[in-house]
Amino acid sequence: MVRKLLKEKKREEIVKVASRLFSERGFYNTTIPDIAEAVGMSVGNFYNYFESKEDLAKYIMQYSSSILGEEIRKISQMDVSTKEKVFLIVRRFIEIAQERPELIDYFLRIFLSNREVFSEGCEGFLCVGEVVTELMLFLEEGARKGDFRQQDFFPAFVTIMGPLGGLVFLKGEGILPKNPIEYANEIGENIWRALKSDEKV
Amino acid sequence: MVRKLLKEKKREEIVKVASRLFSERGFYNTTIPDIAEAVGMSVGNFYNYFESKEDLAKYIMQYSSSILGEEIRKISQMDVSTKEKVFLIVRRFIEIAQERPELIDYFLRIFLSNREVFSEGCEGFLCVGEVVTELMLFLEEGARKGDFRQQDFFPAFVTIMGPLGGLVFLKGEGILPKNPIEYANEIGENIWRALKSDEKV
Amino acid sequence: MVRKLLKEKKREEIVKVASRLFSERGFYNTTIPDIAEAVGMSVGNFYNYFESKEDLAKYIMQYSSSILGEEIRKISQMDVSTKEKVFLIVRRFIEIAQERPELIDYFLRIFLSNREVFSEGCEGFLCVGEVVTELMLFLEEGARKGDFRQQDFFPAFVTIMGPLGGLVFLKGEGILPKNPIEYANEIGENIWRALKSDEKV
Amino acid sequence: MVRKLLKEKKREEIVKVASRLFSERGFYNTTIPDIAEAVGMSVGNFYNYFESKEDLAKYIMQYSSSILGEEIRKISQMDVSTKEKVFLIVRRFIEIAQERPELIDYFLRIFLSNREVFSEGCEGFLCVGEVVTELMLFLEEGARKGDFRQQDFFPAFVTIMGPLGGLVFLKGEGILPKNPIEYANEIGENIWRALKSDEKV
DNA sequence: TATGAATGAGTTTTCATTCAT
DNA sequence: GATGAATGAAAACTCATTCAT
Repeated sequence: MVRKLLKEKKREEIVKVASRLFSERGFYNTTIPDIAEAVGMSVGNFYNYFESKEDLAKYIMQYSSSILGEEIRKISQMDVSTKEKVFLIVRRFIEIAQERPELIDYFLRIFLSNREVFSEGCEGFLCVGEVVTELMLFLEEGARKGDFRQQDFFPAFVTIMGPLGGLVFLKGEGILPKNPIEYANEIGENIWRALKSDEKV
Repeated sequence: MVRKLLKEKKREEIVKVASRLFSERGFYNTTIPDIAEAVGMSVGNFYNYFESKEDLAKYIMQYSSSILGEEIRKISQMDVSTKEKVFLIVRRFIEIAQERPELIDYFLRIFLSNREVFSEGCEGFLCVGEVVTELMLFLEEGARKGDFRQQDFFPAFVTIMGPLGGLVFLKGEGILPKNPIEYANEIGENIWRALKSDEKV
Repeated sequence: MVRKLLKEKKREEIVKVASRLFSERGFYNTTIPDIAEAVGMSVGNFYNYFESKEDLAKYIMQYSSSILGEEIRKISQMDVSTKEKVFLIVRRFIEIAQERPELIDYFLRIFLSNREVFSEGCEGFLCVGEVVTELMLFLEEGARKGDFRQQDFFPAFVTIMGPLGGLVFLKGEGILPKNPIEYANEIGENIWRALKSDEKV
Repeated sequence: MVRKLLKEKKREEIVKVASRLFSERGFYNTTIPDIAEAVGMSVGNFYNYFESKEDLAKYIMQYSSSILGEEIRKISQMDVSTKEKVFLIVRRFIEIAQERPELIDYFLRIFLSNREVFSEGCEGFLCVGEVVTELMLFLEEGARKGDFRQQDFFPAFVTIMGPLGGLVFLKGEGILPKNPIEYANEIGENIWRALKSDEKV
């Protein structure tokens, strides 16, 4: 019992350290010894927790996705207007990118660009399922209420996630002149205008 | 003279093959022998054309960016409405992603995710300078004409490039149910609505 | 007392499982965790019963040899003709190879081919002493009685054990078209003819 | 042209060194760096000649088998009596075991005992095909001439190869009191008596 | 006795780059 | 310019053994 829990704790620790290293240096420039050292464990012991480097990468992806998905769901279920929710999602996404940059950066850097790592058992959307699911529900509800124009899921999806990902990317590049959160309102406004139905303000 | 030209031709050939391989397999999963073989030259000879693998990667990045920038500039200078231009840019971007997928995929996969490769001499925006410059000019002109709302460059930039990058990503994942070009209008509409000033239709 | 016995029981259990695994997968492809798991004990506990992997290997060798030696002795002491004994030994050897394949396979695969494992304390014939001793006695008695031609021990030894080992090897390769026991008579006949003195039939 | 030949020469060199090391130390106790160093080349370069350690092992097996098969064929085609041929094969086998011990030892130690290495593409008899084929032809011809008793191939095969393998094994164990060749006649006699038809002397 | 997490040296294999030809 | 064999550092992963509990 206790052992199981301890093992789970250790896994989380590895995940935290590794997602940071991966998003800082890239997947292929982070070695298992790097991770082990940063966690303070031996290389061999690492393999008691994850079967392989790929296994770890997939686990992190799903872990990140479930956290992000959870955040979106929380907002989605609030008792506020759809417009308000759009702004909240944008703001929350940017906050997380600052509080736990590895979560989002990992997605951008590792998942987006090292797809070969995720083949088999965690391809494409499977890996980020929770984020997608929650956004889909949010978009559908907004459309049902008449707040969003009727449109295909995919254009709407990229209209939300694209600008957010882009902003985080620019943040990572270190070229944003202001604190990212200061762009939250403008981006929220853009996304809302992009999706809202014509009657809405 | 002639030699210079021949050398340039060979470089282009390498660039074409390499950008395809890089975007198919990822930067770290494409070896110099792979590239040399695909081009039909020897490994040693490759190094007569590019100093290193990184050197090649940077060159490709700038090459792609100059082509994309050129396409944006062409549209930007057309004698059509700003709204029309937004739709044209979206459409052209998606077309290029289909005609020469390596150009866009390379950007998404290699640049976005393997930033460590591009440090020194080609950091961040430097590498994609032309696309950024052209979009900046386009946005400024649109705002000056009163077609776009006044806003910071960066939110506007990600509002255009984010959805486009996102769509290409989804295309790469093979999960789009329709041909990407069929989403062009919806995405163009979203972007236009996101950016246009209130008087515009 | 009781403790000693329990310990011996557990050792036998380990020996049984390990000899099977070793002969199935080879010495170097069988890990201590593999053995421990198959026995249903922990890795650490394994080391309460055997000092090392090599220690275990040597123990198994001697264990197998003592069982085989015992079988030969039984036959050797029967009240039947020398010719009959040759046929019985052949038959018994093949039977054991079928009933307890690990015993013989272990000898063929592990001892024959991983001699380096057995250096120090169990070299060569020391390890298989009992089989050798019993065969030596059997051959001497046969010669004394005038049933076998007079000859050096070693040629005679390999003339008996060689074909038997060869047959088991072929069985392990899965290429024998018939059940091994069906070759017993032919092989017995060959061995008997090879060794018998000229007066015998 | 020349390059191809040089490459083949180097492969042979590797094969010679590696088969010696393998048969001295065992397959799993010989590392690629060991082999590379003994050949006088770098580790990386080794992989320009063989795809993997297994690949090398299989190659050596077939190489050895073709040499042994060739020797058997030479004797098989001589214009001497079948009895004489049996004695010549025994003698030649023992000679080779002394002149080029790695050839035979390799078979005994590596092939016999590390079968897992040879799975896929070189299983069992496939790998030693030439020896088997030549012996089969020899046995058939002898039976046709009426020199050998009629019997199944497999018992006859192990009756020849078993004692020979056994002798080499004992030689490797360092326990033979005499030079192996001195046992040639006795073993030849045993094998001949084992197989010959009753009319023969 | 029993457990299994922890260790770390050791293994195979890869690959950017060089350089003699 | 062109070739491809050669280099060697570095990577992922393994596993016998130990030891705190």
